[in-house]
Amino acid sequence: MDIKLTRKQRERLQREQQILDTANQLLGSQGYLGLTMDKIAEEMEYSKGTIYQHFNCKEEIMARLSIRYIDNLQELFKRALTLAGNARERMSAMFFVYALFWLMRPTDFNNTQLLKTASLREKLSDESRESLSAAERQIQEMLAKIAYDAIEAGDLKSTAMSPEEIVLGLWATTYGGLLILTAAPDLKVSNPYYSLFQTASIFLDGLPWHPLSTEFAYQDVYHRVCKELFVEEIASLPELQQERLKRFFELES
Amino acid sequence: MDIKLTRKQRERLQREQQILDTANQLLGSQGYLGLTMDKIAEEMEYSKGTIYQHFNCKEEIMARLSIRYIDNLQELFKRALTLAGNARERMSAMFFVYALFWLMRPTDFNNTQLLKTASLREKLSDESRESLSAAERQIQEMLAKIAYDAIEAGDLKSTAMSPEEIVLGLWATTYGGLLILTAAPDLKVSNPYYSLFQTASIFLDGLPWHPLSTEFAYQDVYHRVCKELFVEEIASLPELQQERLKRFFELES
DNA sequence: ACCTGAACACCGTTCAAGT
DNA sequence: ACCTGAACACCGTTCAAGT
Repeated sequence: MDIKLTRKQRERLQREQQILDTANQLLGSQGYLGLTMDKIAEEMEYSKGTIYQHFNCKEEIMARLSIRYIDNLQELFKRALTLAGNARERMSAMFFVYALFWLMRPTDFNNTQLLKTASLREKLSDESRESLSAAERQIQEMLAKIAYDAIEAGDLKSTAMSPEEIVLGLWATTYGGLLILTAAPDLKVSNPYYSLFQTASIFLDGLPWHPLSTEFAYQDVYHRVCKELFVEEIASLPELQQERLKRFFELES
Repeated sequence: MDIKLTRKQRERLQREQQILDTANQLLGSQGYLGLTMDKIAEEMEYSKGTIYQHFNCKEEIMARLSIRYIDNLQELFKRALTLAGNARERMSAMFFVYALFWLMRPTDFNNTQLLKTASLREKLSDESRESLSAAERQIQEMLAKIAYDAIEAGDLKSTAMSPEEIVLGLWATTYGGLLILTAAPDLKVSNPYYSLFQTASIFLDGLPWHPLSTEFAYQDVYHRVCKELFVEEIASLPELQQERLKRFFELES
């Protein structure tokens, strides 16, 4: 894959990255409504026209950022896949990764959320839309693989729902839950985030996906994921977010 | 509550409604990015300044529309509450209502989705934000009541999750699922919408909330809700949407 | 061939001037 | 007291003119 690039081409790619970084920074500090082509251009000390040679519109920049985000999430998922244990433990580890990544990259999460709305999505090229859903489809397939492993191991019967459907259900629960809770954090629930992951877990019990949560201490897998796989990521989280993560999964120590 | 209003006050209220109706229509035909103060003013044959006497910004208009939408949803939920049957049947009826309403008011669903994003939400007054989450909290409490009924009837033990937590989980699953599916309708699942409601149902089995889906034909409750409570609403749905609704719940006839 | 920045057609928002 | 519409400070997007 190491095609020889001309200096011009390298410079072009580099500037593209610079646009993305600048936009991401702006998105973080000023939000979607604060992201403007003017500000990107000014920050980079280029003219607006130059930015339009890389991206057709503001939303295309956001789409590229979102794809980068989803790809990075996939990498973390992939790492969690190496964890020893039964299939359901590995699936539980995925919840943890999802929550961790949400805390790590709040701006990108918001950005991705915005791109799911019809109005912004309409502005994207067919190509960008396709890349976006392809990135998510890859994750779905990767996670579905875990459920296939469970079927093979005899822990799960494929009667009620297919692996892909199970993944859709889990994803819907955690994604929808995070959205609801960020917008309405005052629901009458003591630890709403924890109850989200419990919903997912009880759903798996209902399938049933063995060993059930009543037969197995899944709490342990969260500890292991913490200590064995994402030490660095967790350490670089702001203090407050570290506390939240622990509370989500009711981790001690 | 019938306070005597002056003609001026009535006219003011009427114009406010007119602004909301015009905005809603614009939102439906042109989406969020197509909704502008100019267009609203032009359509109503008033000046832009007049609109700012009613609403402080564009997002405030959207917030009012969203509250109206959530209130209307609550009315439908309330009607479904009158259905005869056990508590879990009533909760199942709620899924149906949620899906029905999603098909009935796609524009308002999108609008509400947009207002859950941080950037737009920031522009709202504290008051509007509070009204928005109060409306959702009311629904949560109303649905939680069903789970309390189940506990009282001995169908559900309140050990693993509280009624409020159960409602949060169900809501997260259906809401998140609808968002994912509208943005990425090409997932490798034959009937993704149906599998969403199945996820919710299997979660209830996992609790366990009796009678389980393996012991009871919940399919029947969807038919009853259709025929007894929402005949008019379903009839006024476009043909295509009627078909979708049937497919969601795998209804025949 | 690539970059610029002026220009255009809109935005949201404000407010002095009218009725 | 209420409404207007001009004015302002930005937007996204385009493109003729430069280098």
